[in-house]
Formats: sequence, C-alpha cells, structure tokens
Amino acid sequence: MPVVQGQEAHRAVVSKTALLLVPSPLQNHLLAALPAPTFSQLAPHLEAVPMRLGEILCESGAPMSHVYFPTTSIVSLQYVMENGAAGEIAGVGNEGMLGISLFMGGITTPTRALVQTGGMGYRLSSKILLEAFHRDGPVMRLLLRYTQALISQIAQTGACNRHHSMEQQLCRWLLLTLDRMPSNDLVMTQELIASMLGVRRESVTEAAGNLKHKGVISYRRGHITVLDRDGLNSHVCECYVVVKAEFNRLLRDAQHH
Amino acid sequence: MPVVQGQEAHRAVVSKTALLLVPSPLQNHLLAALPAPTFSQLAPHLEAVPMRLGEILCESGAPMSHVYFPTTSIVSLQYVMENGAAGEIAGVGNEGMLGISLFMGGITTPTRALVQTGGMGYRLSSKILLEAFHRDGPVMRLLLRYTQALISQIAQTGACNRHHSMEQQLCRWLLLTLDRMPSNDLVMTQELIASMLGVRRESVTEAAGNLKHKGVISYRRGHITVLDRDGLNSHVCECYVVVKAEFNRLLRDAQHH
DNA sequence: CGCCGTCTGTGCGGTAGCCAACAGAAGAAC
DNA sequence: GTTCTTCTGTTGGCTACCGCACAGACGGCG
Repeated sequence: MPVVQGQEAHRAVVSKTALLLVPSPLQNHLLAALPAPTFSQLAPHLEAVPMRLGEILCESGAPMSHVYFPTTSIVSLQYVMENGAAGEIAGVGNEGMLGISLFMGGITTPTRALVQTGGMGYRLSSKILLEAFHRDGPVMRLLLRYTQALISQIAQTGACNRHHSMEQQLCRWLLLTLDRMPSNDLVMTQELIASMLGVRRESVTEAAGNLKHKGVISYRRGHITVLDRDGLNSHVCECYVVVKAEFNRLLRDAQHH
Repeated sequence: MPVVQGQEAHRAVVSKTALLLVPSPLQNHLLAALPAPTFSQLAPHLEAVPMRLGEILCESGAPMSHVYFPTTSIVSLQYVMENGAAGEIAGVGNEGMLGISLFMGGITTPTRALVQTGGMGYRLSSKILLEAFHRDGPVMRLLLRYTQALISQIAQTGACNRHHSMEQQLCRWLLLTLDRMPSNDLVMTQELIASMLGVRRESVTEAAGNLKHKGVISYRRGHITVLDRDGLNSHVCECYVVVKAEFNRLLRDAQHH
C-alpha cells in the first residue's frame, strides 16, 4: 500500500529519532481516514502509549477503559479455550482499532487482546469515543465499516483453519503481519507464531524451514526476515487476498483525508 | 410439534392449516425485543416470506434488497472457497437476522446465505431498515448487539474448527440448530450437515453412528431426531455454551417486550 | 408392486498435524 | 571468556480425518 510506504519514507527522512518513537496518530489508517474537522476534535484526547510485546491489553471478558489505535504495534485478538489452548481470530495493526465491543454495545468481548509486535499506539477514553460515535457522523460510519472488515477477517481465518495447510496459513499470517510493519524484519519466535496460528511449535519450524530452503525467508533466533515477498504470494492461499480486498473495499470509500 | 416437517408436506397438499405456515413476526427474538412502539412502526412493512430448503437468499458479494428475520426457518452463512469447498461460519435462526452488512455500511458481504431448514420468515426492505437504524434508538442498539453476538459465534466456530473433534462439532451444530427449531426432528441429510461443517460426508456418518449407538439420536433417510438432549450436552465442546452465553448476555439487557 | 435415485454404511490406504522427548545452537548475562 | 536460558531442529509413533470406491438400503414414484 503506497500510503504506508510513503508515510514511512517521509518519517524516516524528516525525523531524526524522536519522531520514530512517537509516530503521528495519522499513521493509523482509521484516524487518517477521518475528515480533518472530526479528527481535530478527537486529537486533543489521543494519548500516545507504548505497547510492549506480550502485554495483554484486555483479558477475555474484561471491560476496557480505552480503545486503542495501533501505529507501529500489532495486537492479536485471541480466543482462549478451556484447556488453555489459544489461537488468533484476527489481528489489529495500523489499519484498525481495538475495542469495537464498546460501541457495539456489549462492552466486553470473550476474546483476549495480546500485543504481538511491540510498538506505539494511541488510545482514547471510551467516553470520548462513544460520544464521537453517537454523533452519527463519519466516526460511526467508519467504525462500522471497519467492524465489518474485521468480521470478514475472522470468518476467513476460520475457513482457512479448516481447509488450508500449515504452510499456506503461515504465509497468510506473515503477509498480513508484514503489511502492518514498516520493515521486512519481524521480531517473532516460532513459538509465538505457533500460538497465534493455534498449532504446535514444531509444525511452524517445519513450514518455516521449507520457506527458508526455498529462499523466501530467512531467520535467526527470534527474528524472521522476508526476502522474497512474491515468493510468499505464490505459496499463500486465497484467504490473504480476500481479506485485503475486503479491507480495501470497505475503507476506500470512507477516505476523506 | 413437527412444524417444519409439516410445512414441507403441507405446502404440497392444500393448506387449511395456513395459520401454521404464517407464524407471528414476534416469534423472531429480535423483533420481539423491540419496544412496542418501535415494533408498531415497522410492523406494516414486514412481509411474510416462505424460505425454502436450499434457497440462496444472497450470493457471495451480491447486494441485498431486503433483510430477513427468520421465524421457523434457519439460514446458514457460508464461505465458499476457490476450490468449491464450502463451510458454515454462522447460522441465523429465529434469534437473529440476515443482512447486517446493510447497516454496517458495506452493503455486500463475501459470504453466501443458504436456507438450511425450510420455513417462514419476515423481510423488510433495506430502505425501511436503514431509516429505523439511523434513528439511533432501540433498533440500532439492538442490531449492533446482535452483530456482536454474531461475531462471537463466527470466532468460536473458527476456534472449534481448529481444536475440536468431529463429534464435538456435530453436537455443537445439532444443539444450535435444535435451539432454533420447534421440534426435535431435523429434516437434514448427512451430506448437508457435512457441507455445513466443511467435512466429508463419511465423517458425519461415523460421528452420527456413534451418537446413534449411544442412544443420543436416531435417524432415517433425511431425518435426524434428538432423543436425549442431555446426552448431546455431555458430548459437546465448550463452544456451544460460550456462544449461547454470549447471545444471552448481549440480548438480555436489550429486552423491552 | 417393483424400479431407481438418493441416502447411508464400510473398508483401505494415505497423510497432515499431534504428542513426547531430546539434541544442538544462539544469544544474553555474568 | 563461561554459563545458562531460550530458541530451533529432528526423531518416531500415533490419530483423526481425507479420498476413493463400492455395497446396501430406504422410500418416492410410476
């Protein structure tokens, strides 16, 4: 997506280091898609927060005091089964927000929100968000559309679980994660990926080994580097494309910024 | 009270039991949960429609002219993969509605809506629904809550796909379907169940055979009868309970009727 | 009644991913 | 550097589900 790359490049040039640590809220696509006046109303209430790897922003069933708009971080929405097994139902990065249950009316949600890639984000108190949402204007329209895109992602992930191979799922996950990151280097252990995909660590090792052998990725302890994005594209299942297309479709017409 | 079975038969024959075929709109829990004045506003626009087994109410990616509120029918929301394989992401019966993408803003959705159990329902033109929704009152609140419950169901189904056995999933599916039906007798072939669950027909045969052997269900060509609901409960995975609990939680506080 | 289409039962080989147990290796901490 | 933790690689057996092929059996229909 040229927008993201543009922003990244711009940031890297203009800023020394300070701005890198506290990126603009506009790096979040949802915030960036708001009309300028609407954004200005919210801006004073946006609070930059660091989001650390492994941090749990919201436990399953717990209410949230704030909603989060990741900029350089990625959050994983997970179900947790009774036997302790976990798995990702969707990811939230700079394209989205965390906390839709607030405006959907349920307040809580039975999923856990876990920081999967450390970075920065912005948060907004639930009160402010709800007020903005119920002005029935652009905020509501945008957030509902985002929610629909999220539903598609959840459904597609479920379908993918059922029908596609480990390797395909790994490729999907890598691509989706890559799209939310400024670089090709993911700080990520295989163990963590396994817990996201809801599979054994060994299965990830094997699939990643194949991709490495083919020269598509390389990795060392806790880092994965994507060498050949097209290579991933040629191994991934349709699910990646479907999810991306649906996000584009739903948020395209919502652009005003 | 074999209503559905009756419907299939009666439709072909004459219907002096016509009243059985046109149940009250209030049999749909969402409509019933609306405050009386709100419901009265909508009532004149509600149109009773038969929904026949196998009918496709909405093809993947196609816009809908109406939203549907099933009363005695059940609709299955399905993803369709490129290779033709299909699977259910969620079901919609008398507890819900079909067509959330209308008010979510996306207009279309990448899932197909297939009638899984024949029966009756009510439909409402999208225009009327949207007007009601944007009055920002009880309708919006209720529909957003329902949408959140649907999200939970989709997520839980995906998780269940990954982690639980055929038999557990079959029990979950039977219980969820049973809850939406007036009788214990499902008009349903194993082939159809298999396509819902996204598995082979033979796998369903085996799992159903086990349940039959244990005396939990009985069946004959195209019919499944649940003999022992508690038996199903003792074989089902947690997913069933989670979904039901979330529906109850989200729609309980919304009751005004 | 008998035919025939559809639904259900079963068997066999194949395989992807599970479970458990370890061995090696990279990096951090000292 | 040395130690120690944590991450990655590999093995072997196991099970659930797949794919295919076909037999039997129900029940609608002429």
